Amino acid sequence: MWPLREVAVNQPAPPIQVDRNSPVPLYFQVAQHLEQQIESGELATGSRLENEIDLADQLGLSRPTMRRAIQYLVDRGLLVRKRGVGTQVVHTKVRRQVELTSLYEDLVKAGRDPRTRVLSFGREPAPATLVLEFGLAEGTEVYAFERLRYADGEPLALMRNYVPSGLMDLTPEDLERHGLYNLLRAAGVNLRIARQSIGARTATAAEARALGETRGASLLTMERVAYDDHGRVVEHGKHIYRASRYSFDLTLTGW
Amino acid sequence: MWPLREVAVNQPAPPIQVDRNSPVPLYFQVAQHLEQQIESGELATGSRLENEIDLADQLGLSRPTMRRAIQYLVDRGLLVRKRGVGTQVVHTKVRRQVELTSLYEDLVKAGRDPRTRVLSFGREPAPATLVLEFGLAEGTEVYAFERLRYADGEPLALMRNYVPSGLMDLTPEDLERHGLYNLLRAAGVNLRIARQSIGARTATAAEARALGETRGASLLTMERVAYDDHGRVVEHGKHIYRASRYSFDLTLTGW
DNA sequence: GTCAATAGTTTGTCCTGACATATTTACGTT
DNA sequence: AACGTAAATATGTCAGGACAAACTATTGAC
Repeated sequence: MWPLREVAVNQPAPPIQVDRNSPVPLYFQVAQHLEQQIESGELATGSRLENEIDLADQLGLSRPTMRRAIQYLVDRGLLVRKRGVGTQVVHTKVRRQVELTSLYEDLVKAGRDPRTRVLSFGREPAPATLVLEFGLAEGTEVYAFERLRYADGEPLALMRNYVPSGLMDLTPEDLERHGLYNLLRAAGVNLRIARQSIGARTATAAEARALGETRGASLLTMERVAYDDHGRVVEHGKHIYRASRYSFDLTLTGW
Repeated sequence: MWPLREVAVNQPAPPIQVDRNSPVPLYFQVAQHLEQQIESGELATGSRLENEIDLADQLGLSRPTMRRAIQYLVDRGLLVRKRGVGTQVVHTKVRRQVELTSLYEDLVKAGRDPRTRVLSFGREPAPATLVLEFGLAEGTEVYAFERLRYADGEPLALMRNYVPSGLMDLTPEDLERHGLYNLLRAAGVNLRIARQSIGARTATAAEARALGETRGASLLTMERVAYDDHGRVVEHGKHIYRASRYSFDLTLTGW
């Protein structure tokens, strides 16, 4: 299971060079180089790295700096370490992080030509459920809006959202042109964490009509609250998706 | 947004004590103490910590150790740091990590009295889809089994799974008594990452009968592949849940 | 030949010390 | 009074060294 020594160790000296005058931290330069070598296959899947001390010597760095570079890649799941044994490149299949993105960005990435129609838009006091369930300050004014999201010209999702109006200025035009999360980021909001609940139910007549489904079709439902890095509620959404055209893909990591 | 200094700084000396004879690393002891103080409200939401150097002095630790303790909590989202400013406790609502758990554990935690009935169990060569889609080595023998999961005496989910037989010994009795992920962990498998796809569809007649739903009811579907820390495929599952009784709750973190 | 003790390798933890950089606060000049 | 500059403050990065603990492989005893 753990490869033999002679077989596993790669090139005697990985040709990494660090630039001490760069503003980029040394540990990060090393981490990037290593990541690139892993990604390019230069450091093969399953192969063992040389030990920290030798690597540090070869690059003219201290061991703590080398360790930090390696730790960074361990945290991102590219390397595995075992005390008394060594550091090994993880199988390629096990990459990628959990990301906090929105439907709009996902669709753009997938080249699915997203369009948005704003069905309703307004400002109002935050509804009681938001205050009670998610700890929004009482009396906060929020934008409330409803959007229909299309992909490749076909309706895909019906989205109802609340956003505290103190965070940013928002217009229906903004929402037609950009994804909500991009707008939040552009306003300087640092999304840090979001709680989602994903379920399913059958469509009501009105929902079926809006989404172009038949009555009684299965829908994916998603309710989400997002917080910024100070713990303020930044967004609340209740979305429904056509199950025939959408599914949630996610990557979970455990210790 | 960032609280004033005089207001924010808490007790002059948090009464933390570390045990240098404990096998638990010092940085971890400190992190746990701090976490407990935050959880108990002793360190209030939004309050600022003293600076690293003073804290280290007060505990008789070096700055790197203190930093590591703080960094641990920053990574877990309990603290926020800003260079030149300080370290602040994040709002209470923004806790909790993504966890790699199984339905069984979740139900136990919720006190829902989980039961499992094994509908079928066998060993067979890995099906072609597993080899092609998820990179399982060709010719691998796998356990293939089907389980019906009950909560509080009511059927909740129908689960079809594959597990490479080389990983562990598995019997239907094991599966009736424990969750799959607990069994894997007990066999020394380190779950590291899982890819899930969550969708919805209407129940077939057979599925509806097994789950006690009416025909045409909405079901939540989940397909998952889990990998261990060496990148080996450890488990594949295709599950269906009664949408009327189950939803996926998840927490996403972004940078 | 088998098993237990031992030596060697590698990562884990912790220390002291130094300088860099971002941010806020205070001061002094205009 | 307003503005730009400097000082104070806090975290970020890096070095070099020491010892501990886990794991592997070898050696030695029976």
